[in-house]
Amino acid sequence: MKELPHNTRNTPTRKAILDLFETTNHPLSAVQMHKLLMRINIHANITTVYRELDFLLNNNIIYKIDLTGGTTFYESSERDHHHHVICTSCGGIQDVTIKDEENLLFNVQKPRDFTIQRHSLEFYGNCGSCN
Amino acid sequence: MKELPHNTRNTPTRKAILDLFETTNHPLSAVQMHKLLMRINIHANITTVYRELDFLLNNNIIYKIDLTGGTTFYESSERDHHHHVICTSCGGIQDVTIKDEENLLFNVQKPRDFTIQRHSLEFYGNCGSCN
DNA sequence: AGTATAATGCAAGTGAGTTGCATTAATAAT
DNA sequence: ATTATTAATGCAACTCACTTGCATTATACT
Repeated sequence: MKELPHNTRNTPTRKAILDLFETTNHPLSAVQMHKLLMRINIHANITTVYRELDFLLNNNIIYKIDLTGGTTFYESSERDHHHHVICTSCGGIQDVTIKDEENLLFNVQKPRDFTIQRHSLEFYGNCGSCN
Repeated sequence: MKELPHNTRNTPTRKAILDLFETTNHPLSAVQMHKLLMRINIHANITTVYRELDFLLNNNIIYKIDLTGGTTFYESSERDHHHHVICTSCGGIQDVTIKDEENLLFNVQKPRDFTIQRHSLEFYGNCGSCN
C-alpha cells in the first residue's frame, strides 16, 4: 500500500475505503462504496465519500474509469494494466487483458503533434448469465 | 442519407439537426447543437434537441460517443469506423483510425461466454496547439 | 378544410457530483 | 493529559446533463 502524504489523518472512513479497494477486485462507484460503508456501520456522508475519492485520486492511490452511463468508477492503482467488459443488461463488470497491447498505441494514426497520455478502452456486450 | 420511418414529420428542427450532422466532421453534444441552432434562428427548446437526438439514435442515423466528463457526444452513422483523440486542456476532439484494428478484438482475453457487441476506445492527451 | 397524432414547450424532477461554511475530531505540541 | 492546529466532516444548497408529464401546437394525410 502506497504511503499517504504528511499532515493527513487516518480516519475510520479513510481506512474503510482503502480496505474496500484492497479487498474488491472490480471497479466501484461512489454510491456503491457509500452503501458498502453503511453495511459495516460507517455512516459517512456521501459528500465525504466523494471527497475521500478525490483525495485518493490526487495521491495516485486509485484511478478513475469512465464508463458509459454517467457514473464514474474507481479502482486501486496497484492493479496491473487491464480493461473491462461491461454487461449492458446486468451492469456487471469484469476485467480483460489484451494480448500485445503495445501494438495498439503503435498503430494509432494520430495527428503528429498530438501527444497521447492515456486511453480508455471498454467492451460492451452480454455476460454468460445474461446470454 | 438514411430513410426516416413512416409517420414521422420533417420539422424545421429535425432538418437543421440532420444538416448539422452532415456538415460537421467532429462529434457534437446536445448543448453545442442547441447553440448552433440558435445562431441560425431555430429557437428550439433544449428538451426538443434531446428528444430529437433520441429519435435519430433509435433510427440509427447517429450514434453516441461517451467521453469522460459526463457529456454525451453524437456523430453521423454514415462515417467510417474511427476513434477519437481528446485534448484534455482545450477539449478539442479529432478523429483517429487504427491500423489492423481487427487484431485488437481478436486479442481480447475475454471470458469465453461473454459476447462483445461494441467497444469504446478514446485517447486523451494534448493537441499541437496546447503542447 | 378537417383531423389524427407527431412534435414541442414548459415546469418539475432525477442522479451524479460540487461547493460554502460552520462544526468535529485526529494528531502534533506543550 | 491538556490544549491547539487544521484536516476531515456534515449539511444544505447548487450545478450540470438529462428525463418525464402534460397540455399545446403544427405537420401531413384524407
